Amino acid sequence: MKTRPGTADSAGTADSAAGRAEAAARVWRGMRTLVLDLHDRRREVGEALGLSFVRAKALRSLAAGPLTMRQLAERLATDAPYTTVVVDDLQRRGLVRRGAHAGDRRLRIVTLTLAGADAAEVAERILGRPPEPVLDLDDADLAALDRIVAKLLGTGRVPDSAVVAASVRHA
Amino acid sequence: MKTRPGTADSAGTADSAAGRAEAAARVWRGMRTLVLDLHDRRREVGEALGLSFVRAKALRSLAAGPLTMRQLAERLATDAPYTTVVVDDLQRRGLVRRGAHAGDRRLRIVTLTLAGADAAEVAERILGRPPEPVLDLDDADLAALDRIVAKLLGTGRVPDSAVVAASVRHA
DNA sequence: GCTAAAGGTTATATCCGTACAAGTATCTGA
DNA sequence: TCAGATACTTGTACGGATATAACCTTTAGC
Repeated sequence: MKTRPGTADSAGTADSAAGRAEAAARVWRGMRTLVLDLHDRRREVGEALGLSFVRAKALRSLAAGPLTMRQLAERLATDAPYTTVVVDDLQRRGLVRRGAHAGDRRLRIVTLTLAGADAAEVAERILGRPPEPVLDLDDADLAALDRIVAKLLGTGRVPDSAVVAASVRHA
Repeated sequence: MKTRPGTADSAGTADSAAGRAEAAARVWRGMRTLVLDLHDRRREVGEALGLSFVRAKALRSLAAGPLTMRQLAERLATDAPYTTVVVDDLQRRGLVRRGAHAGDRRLRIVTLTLAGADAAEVAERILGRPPEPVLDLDDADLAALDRIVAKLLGTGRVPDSAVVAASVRHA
C-alpha cells in the first residue's frame, strides 16, 4: 500500500527500489517468524538436556573446540562472573573440564567431556532439524534457498571459531 | 563431505535425497544463525523502549488489535498470572488500557493507547529492519527468496490474529 | 622489582520469567 | 437454582540471567 506510482522517474529504478525495500522487509519478517515463532526448539532442548538455554549454548559453543573462559563469555554474550557460574554447573554435571593453559597460567581452558559432547550433539540435532516446510520444498527451490542463504552468511563476519581454535591450539 | 558417491542407485533419487537432507539442514542452520546470532535485535528493542522482551512482545501482539487477557497470555506463551503482571505494568506506563467486554463481563479487553501504538511501531521498525546482506541481494535473488519464504510460511498455521480479532469484534 | 593490566573467582543485589495455590466474579448447563 | 467451569487477580516461591564490586593470581611494561 502507498506505492505512490506517480513518483517513479525515467529509469524506473526508483519504483523498483521501493519494491525491493518492501520485499526485503517481508523476507526478513518471514525468516524471523519461521525461526522464532513457528519453529523455535530452544525449550525442547532445555527439556531434553535438563539444562538452561545458556548452558546448552555453552556446550554447543565448545563443540567446535576448547575455549578460554573469556572467549566463552563472549560467545554467550554474558559477563565473566556468570560464565564462571555456568561452567561450575556444567563441570559439576561432568559435561566440561577446566584445564590450564601452558603458555599463560592466568587462562583456564574449558573442554567438553565425552558426556558433554554427547549432550551438545543432542542439542545440535534438535535445533538443526529442519522444519517440515523446508523439507517439502522442491529441488529447485531448495537449491536456490541454499545458495542464497550461503550468500547472506558469506557477507557477514568470519565465524571466529577458527581464531579461537588457533589461539588455544598453540599451547 | 562423506557423500558416499558409490551408493547412488539407478534413479539417482537416493543420492539426491541425501543431498536434499543436507541442504535442508544447512539452510535451516543458516537461517537460525542469521536471525539468532548475526542480527538479533531484541536487546536493542529493550533498550530503545525501556521494556523487557515479553512486554515489548505484548505491545506488538496488541498492534494487530485488542486481545483478552487469555488471548494475550497465549500469544506470549505465559500463564495468566504473569500476563496480569505485564499488563499492570504496561497500564501503569500508559501504554495499554483495560476495557470490559460487553457480552461477557468476565473478560478484560486489552487495547493499545496511542503511546502504546507508537512504542509498538518503534519495536516493529527495529525488529523488522532487514540486515545489510538481505538489502544487498540482487533483484533476482531477492525475488526468489521472497517467493520461497512466502511458501515456507504458507505451509504453516493460520496466523490466528483473524480468529482473535473476530472473537473480540462481535462485542 | 614494581606497578598496571588482564583472567578468573567469589559474593551480592536485582530483574525477569515461570509455576503453583488460592480467591473473586461471572457464565453455563443440568 | 445450584454446581461446575471460565476469566482474571493476588500472593508466593524459585531458578535464570544481568550487573557490580572486591579479591587473587599471573603477566607485561617501565
